[in-house]
Amino acid sequence: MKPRDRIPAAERREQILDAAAQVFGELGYGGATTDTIARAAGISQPYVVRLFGSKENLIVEVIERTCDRVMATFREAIALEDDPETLPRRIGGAYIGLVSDRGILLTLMQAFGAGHDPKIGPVARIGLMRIYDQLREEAGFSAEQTREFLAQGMLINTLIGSGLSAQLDTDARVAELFECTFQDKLPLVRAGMSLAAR
Amino acid sequence: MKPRDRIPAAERREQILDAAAQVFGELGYGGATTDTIARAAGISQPYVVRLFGSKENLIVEVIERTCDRVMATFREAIALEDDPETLPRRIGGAYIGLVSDRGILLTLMQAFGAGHDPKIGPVARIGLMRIYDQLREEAGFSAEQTREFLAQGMLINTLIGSGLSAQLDTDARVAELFECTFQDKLPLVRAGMSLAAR
DNA sequence: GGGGCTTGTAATCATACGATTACATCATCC
DNA sequence: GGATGATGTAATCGTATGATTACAAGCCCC
Repeated sequence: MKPRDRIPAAERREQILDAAAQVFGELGYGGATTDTIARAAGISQPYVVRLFGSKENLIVEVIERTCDRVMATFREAIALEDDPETLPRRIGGAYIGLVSDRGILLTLMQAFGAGHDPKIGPVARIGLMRIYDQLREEAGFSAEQTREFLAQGMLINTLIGSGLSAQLDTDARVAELFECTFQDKLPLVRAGMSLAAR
Repeated sequence: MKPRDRIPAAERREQILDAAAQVFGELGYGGATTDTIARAAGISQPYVVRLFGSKENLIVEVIERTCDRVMATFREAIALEDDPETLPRRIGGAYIGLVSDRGILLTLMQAFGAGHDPKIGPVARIGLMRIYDQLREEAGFSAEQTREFLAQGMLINTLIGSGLSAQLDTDARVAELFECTFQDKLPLVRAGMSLAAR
């Protein structure tokens, strides 16, 4: 037995939540195991279960935290912008910036795909509508602007989640789709891609 | 033992593929079990495994068939349309028409979210790009039109997959988002909703 | 310096699930 | 009419996995 450095539980929870976002994003709720998450966080499997009670509780917290982070990112972009004309592009760029943390977008995608689950579904729905509200009210988007924005976000999630970015340099159609979708933010995607290849 | 009516294997495979699309769509790859699929198809679990070799093979076939169906639907819409002006709306309407079979859209979503998987990922990517090609070439969409169309499709998948449609009549914000997204096709969503409530 | 709280692991359990095997039933051909 | 192949199930196996338990080791306060 080699007990790791002892760390306050609150901090350890944060580490686990970070690791879990990655793992849930990659493997989905069913595919991810508490042991995989534990290894990614550098601790033992039972400790993960003890700190969160259950795998289900864990992903609920992961989803809530993910939504919080997305909203915080948007809030920043809204705050430092005063021209309502360019605000959509600014917030969109902020969202694309989140690809650098693969876990965030992929976790969102998995969450929305688990709408059937009695525990996960409600959390995902509340998170999505909280983001919708923020765009409508804080950002001042119209309903149509918000729909357009969310649609673009879901496409981004799909492109990243499907792993197509790996074919960015070998498939011209993929390149076309990505250039059209990410435009000047495309370098961010490439950066996130090489980062994820570890 | 109560052997069901004996049915040719080819036909039984179709039944299983239909059932599997529903179950995989609802529960995801990890959450779905071969037994659940078997029960949905009205047969025993071992027979599912025998007819497809493995759960992994099964979902691969489900994804391929789902993409085929989407493309066939689009092809129909393209064929009976001669005005390139209204073609995007026509194809979009055709896609929304697919919500009546919940399994199709949800399976697509699960497939794209499993891009990491060494077996499922490639199939999902090929399917997505086949659809992209069809829109670009057969439908004659520009890259930008195609991006817009796919984004809208992914939003639709998300809205249906997250289960938000159940709150259509109780949450004004949800109603706003759905009206903006589906417009005159909204009744189709309601119909699909009540259909899924069984 | 020791009692008690916190942080952590090893060992183990119970179960769910995909897969395999062996067997049953029916149709068809000769 | 019985051999053969196709269609199907019951029983079972091996393993992965979430959870539980028991225990170890540091920290802190008095």
